[in-house]
This record gives sequence, structure tokens and C-alpha cells, in this order.
Amino acid sequence: MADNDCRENLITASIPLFAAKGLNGVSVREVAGAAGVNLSMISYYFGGKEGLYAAVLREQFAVLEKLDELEQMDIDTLQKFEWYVRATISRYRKSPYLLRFYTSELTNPTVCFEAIVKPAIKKVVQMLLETFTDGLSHERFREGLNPADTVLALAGMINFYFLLEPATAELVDHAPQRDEELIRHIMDIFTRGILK
Amino acid sequence: MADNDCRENLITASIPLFAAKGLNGVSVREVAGAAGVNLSMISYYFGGKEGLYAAVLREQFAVLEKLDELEQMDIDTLQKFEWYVRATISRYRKSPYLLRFYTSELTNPTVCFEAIVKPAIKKVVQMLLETFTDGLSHERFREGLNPADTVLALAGMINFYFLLEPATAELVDHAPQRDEELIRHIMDIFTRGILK
DNA sequence: GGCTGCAATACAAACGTTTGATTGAGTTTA
DNA sequence: TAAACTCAATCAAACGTTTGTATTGCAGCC
Repeated sequence: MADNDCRENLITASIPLFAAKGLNGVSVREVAGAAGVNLSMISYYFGGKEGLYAAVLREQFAVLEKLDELEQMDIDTLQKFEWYVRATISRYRKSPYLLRFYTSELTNPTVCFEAIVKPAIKKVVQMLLETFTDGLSHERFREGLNPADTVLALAGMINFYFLLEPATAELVDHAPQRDEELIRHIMDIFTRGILK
Repeated sequence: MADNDCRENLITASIPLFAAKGLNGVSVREVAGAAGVNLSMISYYFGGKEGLYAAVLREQFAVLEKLDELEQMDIDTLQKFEWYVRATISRYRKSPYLLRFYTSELTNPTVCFEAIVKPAIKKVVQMLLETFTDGLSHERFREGLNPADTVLALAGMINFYFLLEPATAELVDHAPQRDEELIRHIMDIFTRGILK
């Protein structure tokens, strides 16, 4: 093996393992075997198993950076929400393990939760809250809406759909071909739900 | 220790442990210590650690049985949905670890997933789908609604609100005092979203 | 009643295995 | 030659399980 293949191989190979079984469910021997790399390389490059896991998590959550764009976009509030829905869904398609790391850390937090996961989630929620508040000033929304409940409802419709897939695959069609229909469906409910 | 205290103590003590750290994150010594019971009692009563975990899961998911009532209720469809929302939220309040076991199994499935968790989830979704189909026949809903997307949207609004609490506690008020407001809020969005 | 035998409950100690981590010497590659 | 990497061996600690023993309560029998 040449160059820095080792480091990359370890990260690539451990993503599906950590995603499926969690930090405690995977042994260093298993990871090293899947990466086709010697066990000692984990300590060599990452200082240990937790270091590798943290590197994986950092890489997975790096894709969230794109969300910053939304603030500068010159479109109306509902279009911003639709952009968020579409971006989130396409992110889950391109990075099929991301939601697993999200929910795994939310339910069984590791050392990485406070440092990596929580700030990432707060950032997204905060961004959605600002978008909503912006929309309020244009008075397009009906009165009595709680900002937090509203944006969490939108986020919940998207995320729960993907979270439930392992249990409802036989009941619900989760095919990517339906994503545009799903986006339209979610935005329909949300729009009718919050507009005057 | 007298009678069958051991067995009960083990289950009671292991619920918060398994919920917080998952099956692999908790050792039998930790569980036995928390239960104030000898380590070997786990194998004695449950045949091993996995058996104890399965017993805990079965107990946690037993509360879902109540949902059967909904089918026989003589109220209109939207009231049924509201009953479901209220029942789900009050269940999460009374059984604060239930959602953890849900999502933990969805993201990092153990041997219990296929036997216990998946059937429980399918049952709920199926029940919601039937409720929705019932409502359709009375033509109260607008056209173009996808049944699965619709009921998952409703379930998502509820569940995601609780799932996100560890990350958004500083941003969103998750106090039980707000539950009725939350129910009204979710039902408002959902009702406006699906009615003609 | 008094005794015996048994099954259930509980405990402490030890078992063999796997864990994550480290080491040091050797091999490859640029 | 220096850096990247392999390989096998080794370590202490933690793991889940099993073993052997002590205690208890109760049924059956004399």
C-alpha cells in the first residue's frame, strides 16, 4: 500500500461499519480487516478507535457546510424552505450513512456528541428559525405559529421518512425516484399548514 | 434479597442504562451493580445479556398495545389522528426511554429488531394508513395525497420533536407544560395540510 | 411436631475469550 | 535514505459466562 492510502482506506471502510453497529459494536480488528490494513495503523493515524470514529463523524458532518448558502439566497421564504427540503433529501441520498450517525449520536451519544454533532444540529435548527422569522416580517404566515414547533415539524417530516425506512420498507415505497413527489408532498402540507 | 426481586431489579435498573448507551455500551457488571444484584443472575434469569435486553425491549414495547383501541373508536378521522398524536406524546412522557429504544434499534439494529421492533412499528404505520384510507372514503381530504407520505409526515412531526431534544434543549422549550400547545400546533399544520 | 429432601434463589470466584493498544523488526516505495 | 506501511507478538484490562456453594422455604413422610 502506498502513499496515504492507509488513512483513507480506514475511514472509507469504517463508515458503513460504524453506521450499522455504532462505535461500541465494531472492533478495531474488524475495521482493519475491512480496510485491508494492519490493525496498528488505527493508532498510528488516529490515536485509537475513538479518534478514527471522530474523524469519520467530522467527515460525515462536513457536508452540512453547504447550508450556509441559504442565508444569502435572494428567494422568498417558502422557496428557501423548499430548497432546504430538497438539499436535505439529496444529501441523504448522496451520503446514505449520515442519518444513521445523526440518530445514533442523538440516542446513544459518544464523546463526539457535544463537540461535533450537537453544534451541527443546532446550526441547522437555528438557520431554519432565522428563515422562519424572516418570513414572519413579510407577514405571509398565519398567526399563532410557534417558530420552533413549525420548523421542527418540517424537519421531522423529512427525517422521519428516512429514519423509518428499515422498518417500513415493505409498507412504503422509499425509492429515490419518488423523491420529487415526496418533496412536493411535504411542501404542500407545510405550506398549507403555515400560510394565512 | 428475597423472592423474585432480582429479576425485577435487573430489568428496572437496566432500562436507563440500555437506553442511554445501547446494548453494546453497557456491561453485565454495570447492570448488576446498578441493580444491586449478583452478576450471574443475568444468565440465571434471562439466559444472558441479550436475553435481558430482549426482556427490556418487550416490556417497553408492550405499551403500544393500547393503540388497538383506536380502530373501534366512533369518532371522525381527524379526531382519530389527534387521539394518536396525544396518545403518542403522553406515552413518551410516561415512558421516557421508549423513543430511545425505537431509534436505537432503527439505526443500530440488534437481534431484537426483526422480532420485536419492526413488527411494532409496522403495526402503528398500518393502523395510521387504515385510518387515513377510512377518511378518504368520506372525501374529506384533498386529492393527490399519498397515504404513506401523509401519515409518515404526521408521525415525523411528533417523533422528531422528541428525538432532537438532546441537541436543541437550549433552542427549543421541550417542557411537558407545552405539550397541549404542541398537539394543537401539529394538528393545525396537519389538518390544513390535508383538508380540501 | 420433627425430620428429610428438594428446588429456587442468590452469591463469590474463576473461567476462557476478546478487547484496544503498543512494540519492534522487517518490507516496500519514491 | 526516509517515509509509509506490514506483520506477528504481546500486554493489561474488560468482557460474558459458568461453576460450586450457601441459604432459604416448603412439601412429603415418619
